[in-house]
Amino acid sequence: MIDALRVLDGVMRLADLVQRDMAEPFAGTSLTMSRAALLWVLHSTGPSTQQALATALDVTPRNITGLVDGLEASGHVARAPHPIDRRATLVTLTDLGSEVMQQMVAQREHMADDLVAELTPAEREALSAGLEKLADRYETMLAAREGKGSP
Amino acid sequence: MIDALRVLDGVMRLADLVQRDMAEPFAGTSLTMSRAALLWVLHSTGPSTQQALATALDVTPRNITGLVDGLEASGHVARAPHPIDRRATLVTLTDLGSEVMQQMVAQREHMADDLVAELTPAEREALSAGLEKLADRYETMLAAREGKGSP
DNA sequence: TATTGTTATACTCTATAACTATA
DNA sequence: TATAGTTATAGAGTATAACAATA
Repeated sequence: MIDALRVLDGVMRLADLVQRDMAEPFAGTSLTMSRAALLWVLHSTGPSTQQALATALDVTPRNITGLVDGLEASGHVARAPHPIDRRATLVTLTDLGSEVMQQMVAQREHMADDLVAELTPAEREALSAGLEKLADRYETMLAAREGKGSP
Repeated sequence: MIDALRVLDGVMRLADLVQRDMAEPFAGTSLTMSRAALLWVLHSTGPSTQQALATALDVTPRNITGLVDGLEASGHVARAPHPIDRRATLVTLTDLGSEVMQQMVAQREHMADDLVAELTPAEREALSAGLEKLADRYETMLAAREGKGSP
């Protein structure tokens, strides 16, 4: 099944490129990939408790404390008291944080256009569908493994 | 260009899955992703100097020192004197290291088969070709950015 | 003089465990 | 009693800079 390995190689190579692509833009900035991921969640879902962030990013609450500390120091987010639960804190994007996120969204769109610039509409359609199928299958496999590995 | 974003989303999602897929199997082991990546280079290219490893993995020589220290302690690799250059050390896979790599290769093949199990040969072909095109394009974009960003 | 690997130092991400304040 | 966040502690990955041995 040489076919299969060729597909997997393509996926791996692409995954590697994506990773390097996402790490680079922040070089020199105070933004790291983990912190940018947190900003992305805030941008997508709005002000969130640290618990919610921990769940969304699949890390421990302690880890969120550190990330929010960093982002607060750099002025990208602010901590506010939760309106009804005095144990919790609401993390919100500051103006700077919102600006940065808008830039990231724009850059992402630009990147997406660039990426498929040389593909015909039919090719894009086929690729989109194929990627989706592959990701669905992959997700199923990972879920099955988790259920088996650590029940 | 909603098309473009759909393709990029598929790529991102897949990249994320790959990352989680690669991180999980080592949980509980002394093998981490970075160390496994080093083993992979050794398996692919044979005994290497630490300089060569640093270049292959795109990290600093200092970083390699740490990774090799860990892998030496866990018995996966061994340091040997370089036959002609007495400054350098040759890092080689031990028997244990080779065994682990053979398991990883087998597991990877199995995974690849699973991943494309529900695709027709034509779909596989289309997907392989599309992924390759996308990765090539991506690589070109990253190279262009590097040339412009930090000359 | 240039290269190979190491020690020294520092920062980020990550985790577990114990603790405080609130529900 | 359970939950939200923090302090304490620890390990891995990563980087820069200075240094020793060798080329």
